[in-house]
Amino acid sequence: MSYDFNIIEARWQKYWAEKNTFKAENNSDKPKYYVLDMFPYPSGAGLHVGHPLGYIASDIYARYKRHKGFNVLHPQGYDSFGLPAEQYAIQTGQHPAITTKENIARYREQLDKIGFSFDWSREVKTSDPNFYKWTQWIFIELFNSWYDKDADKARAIDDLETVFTSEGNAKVNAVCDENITPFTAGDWNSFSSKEKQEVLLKYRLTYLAETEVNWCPQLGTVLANDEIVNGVSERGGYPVIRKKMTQWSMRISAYAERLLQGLETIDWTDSLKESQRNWIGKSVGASVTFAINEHDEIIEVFTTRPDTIFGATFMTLAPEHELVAKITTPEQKADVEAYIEATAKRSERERMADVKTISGVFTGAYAEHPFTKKPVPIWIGDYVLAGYGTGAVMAVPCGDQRDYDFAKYFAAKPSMPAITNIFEGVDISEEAFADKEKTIIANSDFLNGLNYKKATKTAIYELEKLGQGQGKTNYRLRDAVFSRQRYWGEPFPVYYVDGMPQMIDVAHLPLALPEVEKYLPTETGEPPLGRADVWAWDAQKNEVVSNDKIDHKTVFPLELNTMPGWAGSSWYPFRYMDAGNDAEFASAEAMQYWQNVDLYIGGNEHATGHLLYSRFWTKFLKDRAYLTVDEPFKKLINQGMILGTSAIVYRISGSNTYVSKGLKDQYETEELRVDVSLINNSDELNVDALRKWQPQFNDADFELEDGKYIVGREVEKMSKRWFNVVNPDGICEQYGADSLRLYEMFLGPLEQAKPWNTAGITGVHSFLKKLWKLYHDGETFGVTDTEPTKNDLKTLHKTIKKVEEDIENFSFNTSVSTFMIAVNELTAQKCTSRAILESLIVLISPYAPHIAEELWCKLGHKESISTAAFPVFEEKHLVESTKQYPISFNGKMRFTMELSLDLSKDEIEEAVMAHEKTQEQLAGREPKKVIVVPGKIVNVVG
RNA sequence: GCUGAAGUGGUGGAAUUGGUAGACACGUUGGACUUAAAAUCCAAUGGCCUGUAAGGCCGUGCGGGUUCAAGUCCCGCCUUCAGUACCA
Repeated sequence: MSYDFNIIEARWQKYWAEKNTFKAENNSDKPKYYVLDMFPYPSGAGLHVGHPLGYIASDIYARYKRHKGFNVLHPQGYDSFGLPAEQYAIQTGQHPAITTKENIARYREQLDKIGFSFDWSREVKTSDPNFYKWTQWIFIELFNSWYDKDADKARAIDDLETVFTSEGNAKVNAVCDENITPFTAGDWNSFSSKEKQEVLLKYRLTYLAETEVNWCPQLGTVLANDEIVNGVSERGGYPVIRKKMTQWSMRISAYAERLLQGLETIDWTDSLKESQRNWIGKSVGASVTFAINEHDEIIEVFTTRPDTIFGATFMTLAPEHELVAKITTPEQKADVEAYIEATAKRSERERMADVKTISGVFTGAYAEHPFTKKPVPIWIGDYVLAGYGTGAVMAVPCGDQRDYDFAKYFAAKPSMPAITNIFEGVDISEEAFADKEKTIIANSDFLNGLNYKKATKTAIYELEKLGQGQGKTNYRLRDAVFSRQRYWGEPFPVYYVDGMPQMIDVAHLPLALPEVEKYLPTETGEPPLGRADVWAWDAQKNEVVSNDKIDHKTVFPLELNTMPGWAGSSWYPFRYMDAGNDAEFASAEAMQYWQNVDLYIGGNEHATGHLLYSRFWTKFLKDRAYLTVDEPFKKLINQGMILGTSAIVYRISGSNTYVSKGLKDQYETEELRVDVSLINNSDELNVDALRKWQPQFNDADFELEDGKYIVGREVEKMSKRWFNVVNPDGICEQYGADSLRLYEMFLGPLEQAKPWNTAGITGVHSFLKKLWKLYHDGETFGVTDTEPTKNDLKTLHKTIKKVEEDIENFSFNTSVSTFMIAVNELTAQKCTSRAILESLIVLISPYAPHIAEELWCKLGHKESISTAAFPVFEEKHLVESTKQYPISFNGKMRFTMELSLDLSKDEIEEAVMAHEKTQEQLAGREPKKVIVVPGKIVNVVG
């Protein structure tokens, strides 16, 4: 009876689906365990072999935890809003919902073939109105909240209104807009409704603001910072420019400190935590204000080095700084304007690429040093960024290399003072001295002789006395822009009365996407929803009505933007806990039971996007008492990317002749990538197949070496455009899903990037065949009730121990080897014992579930193997009466001695010395001592 | 520049965390079975030295060090990959 994996796999996949084998219950006597994959975006290209890597790993873990007696939640769904479906809609006119539905069907079919133990009854799709209803609901909750710094949490906006009504905003300590004007209770009560709304909007956790955004003209939308790579859009690689627009923003900055602190409580890799720390970018220092001579204005700067304030010889403002125009003197006006114009012309990208060139110009104005009262010239320079801190710095050339370079560059100008050295015993003739730890301040009045720490404290104290500064912590993390000028996203549950945003009552959600004729922006530049005929809100009937009914009395215009891709993915883990719930995003009981995700597996491209935003929303929902957990993902593992191995042919320039790799250096050639399926395992190209593959190769000539055409290989990201995509379906057909699962794990450590190479799959495939043979005696099932031998038990328990350790450490690659060794040993030992083989197949079942179910069934079990308990490791089967001890002299001579295990340290020493060979080896030497490490190693020092 | 990860045979990768480096697999070579191929099975496979065997020497990016003992620990370099960047 041969191993017919196609029949076996189809049988058990059908069985699991029909019996709902992996359906998780929301209550159980068993302990809970929640294993989650980052849900995929269902793209038109389908799955390639890289996608399932993480899913296989999490599936192994989920199946293992079930064997270990846990109630496991292991769901899957789709992040189904997004750009590709919309772009496809723009090109073809097909509604993105249809595209998405087709893609999801294809994904599901591919996923099912790999035999995952997903609980599909909990499937979610972010583009499903029953799902995005709750995304809209969370948006409304954010709108109805403000951040109370005193309580250090988000609170209901109603609380804030109550405070305003009774005492104004003087005592309110909130995270809000910078430019809030103080008002009393009396002021508040006399405000018009619109004025009140305007004030409240500045406090809300999601707010409308005129913000400078990253606008991508080609994509016709704004992008978040993490959607831009090297100054161009992550998707498509189009240029991005800065533009002012009124947009919804999320006040994630309110959570900066908690997002930072929370990292200490979760089990993520150091590199990922570090990325988030950098992104949040906390820096502790002081804010200092400088008075400007002959002006009423003041300049506020942020510095991490208030201790160096006596070294501040000039100030630099960003060219975009609002004071530049006001303070520039008439003599300098022409220079300054020319400079600003020149910097504005340079794109963000050019500015980033070119950090070496120093440029700047003097404004003609002077500020007053807070302590020395000396005039400090004010310059502008593009090394100061408008977007960070206050867009102005006090320049301390002796302590900061950029200030130093700037000062040196302009040293010849009379308006650039000489560099003052405020460090004791330090030479600054070549470069600035930035080492805080070694700093002793000099030349600085009351700070002389102090170290960095003390000087900082003293400087802040003195600044506070003057009313010109205070300690301040600055974060790089900016509020997140939440509007997209797109069709295929969640509509905002927002309509506008007199220009002020109003939330649609929760009872009338979801606000579903309207139909549009085209998916492009309107001729007037409005987002695609501007094309919808039925897109107005009747506030009396609480329903969507036709645009021509807008009367601004009872029918109002609806928001035209949609939410960004990260909206739905920021909270979906909680929806799985109670996916069908119509009344709440998930019931309190379900969330109380499942808490948060115990293990989250996905790619590391979401380090600063999805993983930060979902932590933010989780913390917010906890503040408002909808959740009891503070972090969504307790443990996180980033699986490495599986790379493609592209195949390259070499065309002689200007001809249709292709030369084999070994001959290419004799010609001037161009590289062309061809489909990897045309290449065999020894890099040889199937020339006939290539001719058929694309018309351009129909009548091509090929120059061979040794009768073969050898292609060049290049390891790069798997992508349709490189023709290097390998998809799992073919593998499943040829070798089976169990082979695919084992092989993906066998490729190497989970977290490491690695190229796909189908060649090695025969190894794991023949392992499965051997496994099958182990349970069969020729044509019959060969398991017997014979007693296991000592060796059989040893093999089994060795395997249990190793596999258990491997799974707990996520070293799935090494346990595949362990299985191979076990099967080889048991085959050699001619093991047919039921006791052994039954345990073995449970060990293997998380990795290769189909063959495991089949053999389990043949062993006479009626229930799925997933209900079987994981075999218990027993040390006694590994214990031997003797042990081999390697013995070395000065690390040179080596031999092994077999000694009884129960010998004491002294007895071992004696045995070693008495040993004939030892005497031989030691001949002519006087051993000083024998080192015995009990149970481990014996060393003799001669 | 900074941060993080890594560097082991022809290849992917093991190595109980300081204890016989190269498990397991691919590939290669030889053999068995076949008319043949595929499949399967067996054997060899880090390099070098000695006619063979026995044996020896060298070997974990490079150079030092600690230790009876280093792929593993310490110091100094080199290289690769990933993230990030004028953050005051």
